[in-house]
Amino acid sequence: MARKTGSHADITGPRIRAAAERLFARDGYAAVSMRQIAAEVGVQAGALYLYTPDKQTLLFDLMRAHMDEVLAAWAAADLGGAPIARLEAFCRFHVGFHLDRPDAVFLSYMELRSLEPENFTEIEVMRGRYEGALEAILRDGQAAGAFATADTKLAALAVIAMLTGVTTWYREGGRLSRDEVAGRYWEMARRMVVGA
Amino acid sequence: MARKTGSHADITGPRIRAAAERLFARDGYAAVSMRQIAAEVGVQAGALYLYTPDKQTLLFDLMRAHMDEVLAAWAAADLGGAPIARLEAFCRFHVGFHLDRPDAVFLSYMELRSLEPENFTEIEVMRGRYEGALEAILRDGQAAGAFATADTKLAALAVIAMLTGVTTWYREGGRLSRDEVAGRYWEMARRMVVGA
DNA sequence: CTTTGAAATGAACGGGTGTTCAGTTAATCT
DNA sequence: AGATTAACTGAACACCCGTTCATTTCAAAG
Repeated sequence: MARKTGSHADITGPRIRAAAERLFARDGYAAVSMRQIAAEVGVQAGALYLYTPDKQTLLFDLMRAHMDEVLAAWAAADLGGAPIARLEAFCRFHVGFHLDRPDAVFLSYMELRSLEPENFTEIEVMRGRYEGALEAILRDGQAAGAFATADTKLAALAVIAMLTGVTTWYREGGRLSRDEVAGRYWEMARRMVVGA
Repeated sequence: MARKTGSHADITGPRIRAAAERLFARDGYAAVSMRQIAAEVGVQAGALYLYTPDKQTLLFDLMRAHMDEVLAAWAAADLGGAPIARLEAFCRFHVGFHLDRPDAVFLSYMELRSLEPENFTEIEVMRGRYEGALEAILRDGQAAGAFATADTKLAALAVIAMLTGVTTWYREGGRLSRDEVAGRYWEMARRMVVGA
């Protein structure tokens, strides 16, 4: 049977993406079948192919959409100003954004290896742009004498790794609010780059 | 045919584990088939079952062996002394150990979700012991007035996440030697917990 | 030289995989 | 009321999965 009540095309598409994101994040791309995704949405597996050409593209589109969103959101959140203020904004943005979209974030750095080479390269470029945004802040601060990082590139990687780690343990309703968590991470990042 | 020259039992076992570790780390547990592992070793898939009861146990044994090794190696490397000295030792140990065993490390924190609940719990306990070792150092240093971490538990997680991040970018023959990398990470960790 | 048994083969098992497509249903348009 | 067509079904395709097992091979023991 089909078209039970009303047109479903603009509902089913997002539902497929949402189900795929959830399942890919939880069990991994290779461990999730198209039939599982379809079952989650309440359709047969064949129906998925009205919305995506294949499984690989479904994954890639999710990751690209996430990276687009990260880059656009940071561009909007970056108000400029002194390097120290921009760094604080970056840290709070990164932690907050990651806590809001745990599945998309987890997916986008766990499933890089599941991307075919061409798709992998495209996502890596976007990821590089995001890391580059932090690196530029650190470079500016270093030039202005506000920071004391021995190795700017390494510091950028270290700060991002530290901040991203929040996704591995944070659970809603824990002892710390989202803002408290972001604040404490910012404090640690500040110490790292400002120096003693 | 079998037993072409000499006895192979004590050779094939380790070779299977090595191949599985490499392939699981590169492509993920779910994406690697028993036939691929067997092909890498140069045997038929059925032969693997002389060395492991099933695929899940093969993964679990690799992860448990790795965690055993980490815990034993740190126990041997921890010479005690002042908290600041122990923290330096921990940072240098962690980075060095991770650079030496990229596959095992990558596997042990990427494939946690591929473990069946019982196996997962066991690995998590071991991981908790390792994180606890760092946390204890931070607690001691805090009590002695040497550190200034607003949140010891959080600081331990942040330091480990930062240090572990080294595996995502370090490649042999890069611009920094292993000791230089370890030194710079230690410097960043020191700033994080000692305070400005 | 025969016997033994560890080590490995290769075929088979039931079941799951991504993907395709002719056919069916029902909301909308004329 | 009838034609159209978007949305979906359900069966089929060829292939791969983890695992089992009777059988074969051959170094070593008696």
